[in-house]
Amino acid sequence: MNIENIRAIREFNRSYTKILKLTDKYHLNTHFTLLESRILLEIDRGVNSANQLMLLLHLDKGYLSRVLKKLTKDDLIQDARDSIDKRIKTLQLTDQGKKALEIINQRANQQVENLFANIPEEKLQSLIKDMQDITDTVKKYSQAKE
Amino acid sequence: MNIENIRAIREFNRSYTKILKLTDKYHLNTHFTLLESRILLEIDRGVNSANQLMLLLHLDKGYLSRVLKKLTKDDLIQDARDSIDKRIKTLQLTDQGKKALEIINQRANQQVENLFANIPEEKLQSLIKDMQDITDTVKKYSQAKE
DNA sequence: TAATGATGGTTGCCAAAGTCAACTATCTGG
DNA sequence: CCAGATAGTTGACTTTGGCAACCATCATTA
Repeated sequence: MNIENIRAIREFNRSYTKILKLTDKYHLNTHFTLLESRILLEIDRGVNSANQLMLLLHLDKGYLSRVLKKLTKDDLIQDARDSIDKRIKTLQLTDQGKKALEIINQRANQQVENLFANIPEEKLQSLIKDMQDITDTVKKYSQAKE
Repeated sequence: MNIENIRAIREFNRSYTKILKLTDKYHLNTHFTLLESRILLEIDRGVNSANQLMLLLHLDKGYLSRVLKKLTKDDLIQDARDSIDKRIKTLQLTDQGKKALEIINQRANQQVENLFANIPEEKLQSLIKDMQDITDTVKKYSQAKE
């Protein structure tokens, strides 16, 4: 692949990462880290055991165990033993965890608003179409295993 | 802004982040951390003082000072006092630093190749154009202070 | 059904990464 | 020259994350 193409893509990766502030420590001006946000989000989406989270987020299980312990202590999640397989801890958000996630989502929405809201409607639609095209095409052609 | 637009954009953010594997600790199979790689890259691009790096990468200056010290000890960068303002340390890559950066760049390029190389040339050109359009437009219209 | 091995999760121990505040040296504007 | 401001350093800490040993439970099979 032509070097200029690679350069352009890497430039996009860098700038878009910066735009989203993905490297900042606290996610979206909340007091949650990016990891904690992701965990709350994934539990809300139905991922409901530590082991699933481990695989999904590629985390060390010891570390994950501690992070979950902290979230439990902060009363954001609660766990119970799976009734069939007692090794498994099932996870769910507490009411407070749901509220926390709502805030995270609001902030994420706000971030998108701040970045995109001033763009003329027609242009915006075309950008969104481009975005879908990018991810669809990459997924379609990528050799990356997963 | 319409909720469906926000959803679509957030979906792009999430999936492109995943594509980049930013949630993984990617060292690109080198013995450098992501931060060290970024620092070498930025110095190579002309960022030539600790303070500039601090602002660009949003780092604590104490921490940055130590990372730079380590890179200096490893003979990847060297510093000198600015001749005009003696508070400022100017930074540059050593020959070894340049070699290290070359390896990092090769690996990063390879990562991009793995994701994009199979895409037909014409399609690829259009995606790259879209990428530029996305960042240019966001930068142009965004309210984000910086 | 007892033994064996696999699996989900916890813990202790450690190193690396990152934060914060106090400090030195230098510069800048009055 | 003095009073801030600025660039960078250092000490003392906390947090993040990795690794391996461990416990409890489950699944397989002789």
